[in-house]
Amino acid sequence: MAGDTRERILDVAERLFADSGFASTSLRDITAEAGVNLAAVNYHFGSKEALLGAILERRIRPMNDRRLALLDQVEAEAGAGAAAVEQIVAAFLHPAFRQVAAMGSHRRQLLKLLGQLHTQANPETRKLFFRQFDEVRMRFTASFQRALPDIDPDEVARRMMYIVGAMSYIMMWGEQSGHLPAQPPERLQQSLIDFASAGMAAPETAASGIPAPETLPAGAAVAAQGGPA
Amino acid sequence: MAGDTRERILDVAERLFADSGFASTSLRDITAEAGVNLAAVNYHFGSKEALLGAILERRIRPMNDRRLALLDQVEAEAGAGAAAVEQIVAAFLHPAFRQVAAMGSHRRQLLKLLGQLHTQANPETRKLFFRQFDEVRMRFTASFQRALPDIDPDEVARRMMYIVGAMSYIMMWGEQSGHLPAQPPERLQQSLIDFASAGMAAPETAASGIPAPETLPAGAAVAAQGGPA
DNA sequence: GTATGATTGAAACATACGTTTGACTGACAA
DNA sequence: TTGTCAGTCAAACGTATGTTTCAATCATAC
Repeated sequence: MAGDTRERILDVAERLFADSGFASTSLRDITAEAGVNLAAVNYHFGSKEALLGAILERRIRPMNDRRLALLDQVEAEAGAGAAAVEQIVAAFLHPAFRQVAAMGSHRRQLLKLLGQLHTQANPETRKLFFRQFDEVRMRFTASFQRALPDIDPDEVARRMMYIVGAMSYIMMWGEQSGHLPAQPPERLQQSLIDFASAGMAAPETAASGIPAPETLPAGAAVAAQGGPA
Repeated sequence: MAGDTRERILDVAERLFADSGFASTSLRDITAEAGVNLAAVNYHFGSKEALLGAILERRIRPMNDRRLALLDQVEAEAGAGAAAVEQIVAAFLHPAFRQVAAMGSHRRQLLKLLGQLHTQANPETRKLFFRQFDEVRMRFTASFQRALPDIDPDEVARRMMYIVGAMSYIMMWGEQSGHLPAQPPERLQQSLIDFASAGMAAPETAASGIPAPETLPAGAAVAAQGGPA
């Protein structure tokens, strides 16, 4: 039962943090469910915040390493030319789906935790892991820009973020929030690849074409400015 | 100074909840910054949880009402035929951008709060507001399905969620996390409309085309399965 | 067998939290 | 003037929190 306590804490804390949030989950919740002593967390990790760091390190680093490795492979196969947009998208999405699938019933937890990183956790923990993801994001953005020389590079960078957002959202809430039928992971992954690839390669528009607020029906215009609901 | 205290609490709480999370923000933080007495929150709202509910009600209900009104308008203009995908996308996105823009320097706060709703807040508060959003999502999904009769309706529903995810992410982190140049809101909105419309109308793929995990370079395969980082 | 170092255990610590209380204030009506 | 009532205030309540302490336990090496 050597590293057993440490691993049990990591597993339970990962699930509870993801389900209830970092601040709302107490060390007593974690240690009780893990069947370990309360002091074990501070003994093995130093603090609650450091426990969160260890959880993230365990899951996210391998996923991002894998993303970069796949991107290397895709670009190597493309040789001197630019890689296909779909291949780049797939290299980015596949490790995430693989990670989520590997976590079995845990599922969304990894990404729920990531989402919480933005608002919870102190700035140091936050910066630490976003620096790591920024490297991934920038390498993929550069690869997309090579594949799409006719699109404004800034626009490509924005679209990269749209893809990140779509992926995060579907993984967090795909099964739960929507009335969507459960899908095998490969099918969901292909669906997102289709969507993201088409969006990334979409032609740019300059004009607006957005319905002006003034053209709203009268009732809606009233409701839209914050009545007592 | 009648409703003044109540409004000041709402304004400050909205910002602090969004910045630091619901659980991490204490009523003492809020009341101190708002310059009101600690007991004022429980007097005016009943509880901390109810304060969160009031904040969400104030912002989200008008935005969703506006979305539905714009969709009505777009569908009315289309008459018997199906509305254009881009028009439906715009009807969904425009109220959100408008809301965010109207909040001036607050910006992302509304959507940060929404993101937190998923993990923070008790189930009642959560259900209350997701029921409301579900109506919006289902009406837009139905409209998209009419506009895209050749695409599997479930696939359209999934793509609707991708759009929600892309929108949420860019609004939360567009200026901050990315190295993107600051954009005027209309330009960012048009960018997202381009992306979302193309993704929504993308042709479906059945085959896989995803690089198999086994084809990874050796070093990456090792790193991918959770070494000590 | 015994010393050693890592781990676990029960209990306590100090603090921060959401909420409640009860006195007090000021405006307005009778 | 008196009574009423919504609103504010300082203070306290009970509880839950992360962390620390120090004795007990365990495996291992001598």
